[in-house]
Amino acid sequence: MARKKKYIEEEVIEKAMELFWRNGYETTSVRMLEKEMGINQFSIYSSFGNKKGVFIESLACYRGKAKHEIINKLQKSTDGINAIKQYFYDFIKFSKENRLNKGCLITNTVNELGEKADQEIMSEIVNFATNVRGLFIEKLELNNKKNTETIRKQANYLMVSLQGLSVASKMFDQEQLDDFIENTFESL
Amino acid sequence: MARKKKYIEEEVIEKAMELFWRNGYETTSVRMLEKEMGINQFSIYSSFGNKKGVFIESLACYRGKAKHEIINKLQKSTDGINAIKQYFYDFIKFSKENRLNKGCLITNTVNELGEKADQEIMSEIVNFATNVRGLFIEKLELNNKKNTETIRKQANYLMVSLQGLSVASKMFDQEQLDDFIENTFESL
DNA sequence: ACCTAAACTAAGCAAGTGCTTAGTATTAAT
DNA sequence: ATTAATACTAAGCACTTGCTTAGTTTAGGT
Repeated sequence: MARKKKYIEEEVIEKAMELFWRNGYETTSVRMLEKEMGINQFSIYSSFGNKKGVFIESLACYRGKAKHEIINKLQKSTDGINAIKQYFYDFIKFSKENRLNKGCLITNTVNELGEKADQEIMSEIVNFATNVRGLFIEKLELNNKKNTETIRKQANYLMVSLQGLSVASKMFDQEQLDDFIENTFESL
Repeated sequence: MARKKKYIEEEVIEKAMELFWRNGYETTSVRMLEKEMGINQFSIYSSFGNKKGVFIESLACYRGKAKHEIINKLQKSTDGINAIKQYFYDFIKFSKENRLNKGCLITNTVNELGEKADQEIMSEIVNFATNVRGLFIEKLELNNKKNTETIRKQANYLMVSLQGLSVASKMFDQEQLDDFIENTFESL
């Protein structure tokens, strides 16, 4: 009865996500999204409601991409703390695009919107962070008989460290990042 | 011969800085600056040239404020690594405004503008970072006979950690931040 | 072939962006 | 009191913002 869409929502969202990842939320305009996604504003609004809708889908897309490219590997590994360390190195590669580090989209968003972030956005962020922290805890439990309290603290430590790595990767060179990662895991 | 200014540039810049600190660069409009600084756009442009000019002066103002409120204390301290640890705790207080953590203006800027930041802005950032790293090195040298290479690595480690703290302070609670700081200094 | 529901195009909306400028007020030296 | 240099006010510039809408095209069920 009705005409078919000329685009696949998952495909155009991936392109939107890349744009948000490079530019941030506020600095990315709907006109830029139009060009990058290759569809008209009408299509954007009819598929995703508004700019925030596009962003929320982009966050979900980022979660999927991160899961596929680096998180699944962490999940599968039985190498304990070393698996987490490897995840840190994997993250740097993951966030790099032609020698430009884009950081982590989630961290970028926290830093840009902070506590004034909309509730739906916030829930995506918390969702993502909880997932990663859970895996860190899982891997920390593999190594030795640390008590739950120590593991909890170390997981918090690693979460903050990862955010530092995200920001720092935008300015620091590889050597400095290596220094950071090596030192981070020295005490664990 | 000529009329006097009704405002003091240092005073209005401090207000601009607070706004940029809360909102970021791009999201802060000249109209918002007008209101916050309490002067007309004409005055803003005649005193600082353009929006970027206001921002650069704001960065300098931030540097001064940070120096006065937390960096000088670090500089004076002879407590080695503990002085740096105290600096981390001081930073959290420094960045807090009515229970809202604004992070570090420098880190916020790096995260927002990344490598595409204008050269003058970049130079303020590098200037600031170099200063802090220098102090970290100074304090690390106090403690024990570490070789230069180790100290350099540890300074890099601390610089990235501090950026993590800046971002994380926007979302994490005090307990998690404490876990992070305590763990950070455990290996040093 | 006709109809209808949805997808498209492109123009347009009010409001906001960084910045400028014409006109007026204030200062201090003459 | 006149002059000239600067500071101020407020209106306005062209452009961009997120979003809408009128008009057209495309699809499948009848």
